[in-house]
Amino acid sequence: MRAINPRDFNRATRSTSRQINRLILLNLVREFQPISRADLARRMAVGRGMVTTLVKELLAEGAVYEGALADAPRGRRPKMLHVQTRDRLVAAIDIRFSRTYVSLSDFGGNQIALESFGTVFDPDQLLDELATRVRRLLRAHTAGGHCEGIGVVMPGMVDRRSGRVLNAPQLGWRDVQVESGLVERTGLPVHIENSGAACALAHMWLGPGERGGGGGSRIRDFVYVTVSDGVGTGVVVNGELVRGHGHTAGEFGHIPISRDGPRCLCGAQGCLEAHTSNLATVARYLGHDLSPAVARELLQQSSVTVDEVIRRAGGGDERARAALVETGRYLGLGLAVMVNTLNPAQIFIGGEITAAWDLIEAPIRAEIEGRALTRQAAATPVVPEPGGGLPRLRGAIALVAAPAFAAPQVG
Amino acid sequence: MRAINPRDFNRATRSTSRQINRLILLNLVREFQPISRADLARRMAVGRGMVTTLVKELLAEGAVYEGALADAPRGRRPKMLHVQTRDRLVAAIDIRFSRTYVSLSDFGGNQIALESFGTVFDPDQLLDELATRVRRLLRAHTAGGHCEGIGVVMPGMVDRRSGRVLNAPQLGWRDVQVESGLVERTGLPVHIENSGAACALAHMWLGPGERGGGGGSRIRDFVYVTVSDGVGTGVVVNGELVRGHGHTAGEFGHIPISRDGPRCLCGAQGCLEAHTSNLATVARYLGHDLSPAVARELLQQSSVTVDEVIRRAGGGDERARAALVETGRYLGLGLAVMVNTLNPAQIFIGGEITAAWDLIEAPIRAEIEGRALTRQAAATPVVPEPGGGLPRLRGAIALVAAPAFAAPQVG
DNA sequence: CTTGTCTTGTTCGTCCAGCGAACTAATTCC
DNA sequence: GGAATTAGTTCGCTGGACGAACAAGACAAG
Repeated sequence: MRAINPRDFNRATRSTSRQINRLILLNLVREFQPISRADLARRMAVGRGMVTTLVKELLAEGAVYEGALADAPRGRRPKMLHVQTRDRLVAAIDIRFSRTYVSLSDFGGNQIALESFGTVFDPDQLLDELATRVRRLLRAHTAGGHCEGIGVVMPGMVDRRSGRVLNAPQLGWRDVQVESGLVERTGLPVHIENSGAACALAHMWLGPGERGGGGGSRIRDFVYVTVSDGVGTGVVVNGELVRGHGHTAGEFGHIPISRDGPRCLCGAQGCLEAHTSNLATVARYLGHDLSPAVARELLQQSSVTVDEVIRRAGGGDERARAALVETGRYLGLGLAVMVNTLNPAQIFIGGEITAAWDLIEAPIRAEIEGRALTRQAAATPVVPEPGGGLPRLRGAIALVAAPAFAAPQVG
Repeated sequence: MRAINPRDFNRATRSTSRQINRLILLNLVREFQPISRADLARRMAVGRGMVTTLVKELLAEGAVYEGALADAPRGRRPKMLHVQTRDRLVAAIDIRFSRTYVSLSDFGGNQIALESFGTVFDPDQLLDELATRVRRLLRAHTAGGHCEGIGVVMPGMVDRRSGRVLNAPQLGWRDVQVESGLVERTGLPVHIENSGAACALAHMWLGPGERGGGGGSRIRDFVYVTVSDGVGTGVVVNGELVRGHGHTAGEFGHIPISRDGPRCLCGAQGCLEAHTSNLATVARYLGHDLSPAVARELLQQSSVTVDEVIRRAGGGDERARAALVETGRYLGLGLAVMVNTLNPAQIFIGGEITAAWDLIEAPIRAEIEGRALTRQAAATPVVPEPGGGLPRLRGAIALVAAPAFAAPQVG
């Protein structure tokens, strides 16, 4: 139940109904492709006549295409419809602390090309580099179709409306105009988003895991948690991404887990991130206190990584096992907060730590079950995401592809 | 950006545009009343002809009424329009541990009658009592207009779609059908909701504070926190109430603040509620540990209440002051979680503790500022709500009144 | 008092788009 | 080959947005 803002609303015009129904039709094709006009009419509960005209429009725009005739037990064979994904390209960019990834994909999330390079910290230089690489990729694969836009995923806080990076501590960026900078250099529409939020968007619009094509998740409330150098989260509530008033929502990484815990890079004490990030796990294994100084040192000269800790735990190193279990316990506390405050249908976990799922699952579940308020909440599924497939790049694709399928806002 | 669910969507029909525009018009009248047809046409950017027909329909339904002619510097004097609030009544019910309140109000939130009685814990008996009281109130004030429905606010978890109380520990209720029980007894439409959520709804739809009539809050992201026997929260994100997958969202009262803190009534340790509820404050003042046993004792034989602690603090009792400041500090930790995870535009605080605002404001702000990730988030306004005006009853009214003004969901 | 001007509110013709019925096309079963 | 069945198109009808013309007040200038 949304309130209508009397100072900024969307009135219905003559063509509003058409827009709505065309989008519904497009989404039906996306979900059930290949599908015939007659089936669409049945699913929409309209006459076949209307479907004919709607499809004619979508065909003219290149949003869908007609495939082969399907077999039918009786009667005329239907001509199947598909959404046009191959001809519509997306340049996806994932900027991380160490490396930056650039991929070219189609609207269905299928990767066509992927390259990466060491991240340059000067914004102008980085944007130049990105623009050249995107142009080069497009020239090389321009036969594949037309590029609909660039999706950029950033580690940090992003005001997606103005296209600015508000604060990206890992890169040392503050108030950097990324969107218009890339628009000027490439002439393509640019969408920019925080990485946690983008991973959640990928889930919503492209669905979990690897499979290309089809539809996203039908879950209306979920949280996506990445445990990596930091702890990032993307939150979807009522079927919409939570961005917050100042675009800094979803920072579950910095909720207080203990009042006098280890000091966090953000300056506070006892943050979830300070207890559960890869660095925290490594520090715990090494017996260090996780002070910001230690953290920076670990980041730079990474003699022991989490992957290494997980490997040693698998090899029977009891101290490694204990460190990981402890991380699981604290992570469970953090997830319990999500369960009680947002009551999501599911929680997805990504990051290197998922390789130790057999060790951390039990403590995670125990903490959630000890703190959830209903049996249903206690049973909230926590599912690890396979590390491959680059979920952040998928998020960048979703940034560009989603608007073409999103429900219009009326009222 | 909402995704269209291909298995459950709202198609546009012939009358969809009309529905949308009628609702927008109604909301414009609600916001800017008294307002003329010509003004409405300008605000909606449509011809006056369309406004004429839309208003004719709303007049016929009794949703708006024509008031006096207004003065105009030049030209024909406009006939002003108002939303019909006086003739449309709402029975609002607030069920609490100690007492149950029943009020009769109009659609604008103006109270016509209010009564209360000691809460009966047997569901059937309570529903009988409520039905008789509602019927009696309606007979006495039936001249005022037609009753549009009953809004019920409960301390506990509520599945508003099925109308059941899932779990109300204070009343000892589990899986109780309240809605259909009241519908059978009164023949009126019944809406039921958790009390924290309802307070947030009241803010959204009736606006803060006392004033009747007009519109709600324009804030799209906020949290409403009540600190009382327990700690309840209502969360609004993207302009919509957060209910969660199993209707148990918004339970910030049970986020872990410390891993080895006092035991909470919910069974876990170190919950926000266990640190900051009225009972926790009293127990802290008395030097007790807040075990469930102590809590029950304090609830029943309330020799010292929070109000008393606040009074003594005002009178110079240093231990009382310290206990309240400590409550403020823990409360600040809890609010910091909300700031970092939801990034609300504002946080509203209700409950008895607001009487000690001068003592608790500083520690609350300090904790938030120490943990917020941006300067804007650190400055998130935390505003105490005046205890009077019965915010929960206003929430019950909003439950009934809001659907008449809510934006339709399309796509 | 009349006329002109300006604003409000209504009426009416036009056209877009949903909706149903009739019609054509293609295929299987008898 | 014809009946039955399903897919897809065409066409007339009607609700509703949209714009223009028109009636109803109100004030000011002459």
